[in-house]
Amino acid sequence: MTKSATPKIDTRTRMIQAAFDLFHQQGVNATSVDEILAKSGTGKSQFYHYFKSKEDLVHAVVESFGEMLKAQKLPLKYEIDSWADLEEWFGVFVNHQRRSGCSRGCPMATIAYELTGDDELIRQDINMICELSRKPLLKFFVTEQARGHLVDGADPEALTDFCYTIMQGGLILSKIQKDAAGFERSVEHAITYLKTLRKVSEIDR
Amino acid sequence: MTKSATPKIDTRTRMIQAAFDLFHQQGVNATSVDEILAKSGTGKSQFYHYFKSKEDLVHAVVESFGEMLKAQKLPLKYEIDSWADLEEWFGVFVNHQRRSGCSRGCPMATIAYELTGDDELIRQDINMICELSRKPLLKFFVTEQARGHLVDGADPEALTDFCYTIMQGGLILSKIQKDAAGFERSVEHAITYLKTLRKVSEIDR
DNA sequence: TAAATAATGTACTATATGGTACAATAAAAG
DNA sequence: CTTTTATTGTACCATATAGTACATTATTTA
Repeated sequence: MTKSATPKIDTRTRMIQAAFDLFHQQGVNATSVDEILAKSGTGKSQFYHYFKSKEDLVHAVVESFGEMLKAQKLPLKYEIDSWADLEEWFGVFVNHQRRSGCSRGCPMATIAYELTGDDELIRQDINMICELSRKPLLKFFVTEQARGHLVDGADPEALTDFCYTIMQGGLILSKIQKDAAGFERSVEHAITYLKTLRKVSEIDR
Repeated sequence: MTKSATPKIDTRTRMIQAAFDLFHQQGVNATSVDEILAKSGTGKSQFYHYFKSKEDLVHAVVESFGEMLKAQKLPLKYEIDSWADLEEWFGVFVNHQRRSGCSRGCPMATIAYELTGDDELIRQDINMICELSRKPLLKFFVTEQARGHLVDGADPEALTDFCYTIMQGGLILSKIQKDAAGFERSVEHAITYLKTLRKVSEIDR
């Protein structure tokens, strides 16, 4: 009976996925619910069955992104156990921009830039996502510090901020420039700097 | 006719200013032309007298921002002649975020995130603005290099990218976090790093 | 099986929005 | 002074869009 070959994705999820893509591509306000319905192959009654409004859907999209992050379903570097891993964490973003023609930025930043000014709830949601994304970085720097691999006075939080800032800035820069070269150069400098924060005894690790 | 004597700002400019503010605050697509008219105290016939469409207005807003930059009418650091000036260049952004409650990000990035994916013309406009903004940075690093004040192999372009990336990333980060602390910490790291790129003989300058 | 609940299809509505038509007035040019 | 040209006011239109109403068909549950 059930076509296990085609596990039917439930309607709600399909709508969220379609919305996510469209939001990421053209923004929230430029995306109509009809467009989302067309892309997800669903109808209006289903939409308002699962979501009480478009705003509610935006919330669901952000929440869903958080779940994806937690479940490590997104093509990101989740485990940073070495400085090489840290480089790879950056590299994933740079390569993604390159492969995708730099036409998009961070999906959450897209929503943040559009809605965060007026909608404090969405801002908090996205801030949560932001913290989730920072977790692997923070964990790495905390661990390195605990192992005595960082120079004295290094603050894991601040280092995490630094990495995240470079990543976010690089995404928007490469989108504006339609070229990931500047992003990559920034990352190279960031990495160079971060490596200077290792304890001397760790440099050859 | 000379405008400098006339205190009355002309209609077109008022519309552009109102649009700029609203776009910056709530985005382009969330701003209706009626809203712009209300804020600028103008009428619809005037709008379509000066602009052929809303899209045309967006273009004018970006262009106007470029003119403001060139005329140094915006509260930014335009002349970077020392490392202290470079710190101030960052500081202006951090302080602005702090004072404004971090409710907004970069006005051009706001437009970029909304429209750049679909509208290549706007992307190019904003990319121009981006280059204008980078000019003081680039000039500084080029000059420093020419004076032999930078370590060998330092690339002014790459350093400019690095600074600009931190600035853009910091703006979005502080907007999402509604707090400029992370932005500031990132900037501190960036400055620390940049100073390591001075020739040893210049460090006490 | 029967009742209740979830899910979906079709048609519709109210309104906001970008844009127009066109006349009227102010200003410049000749 | 007269004729253009630039500017502004009022009224309007077509359409896109978020959201409803309501009937119908699955799917559970009792």
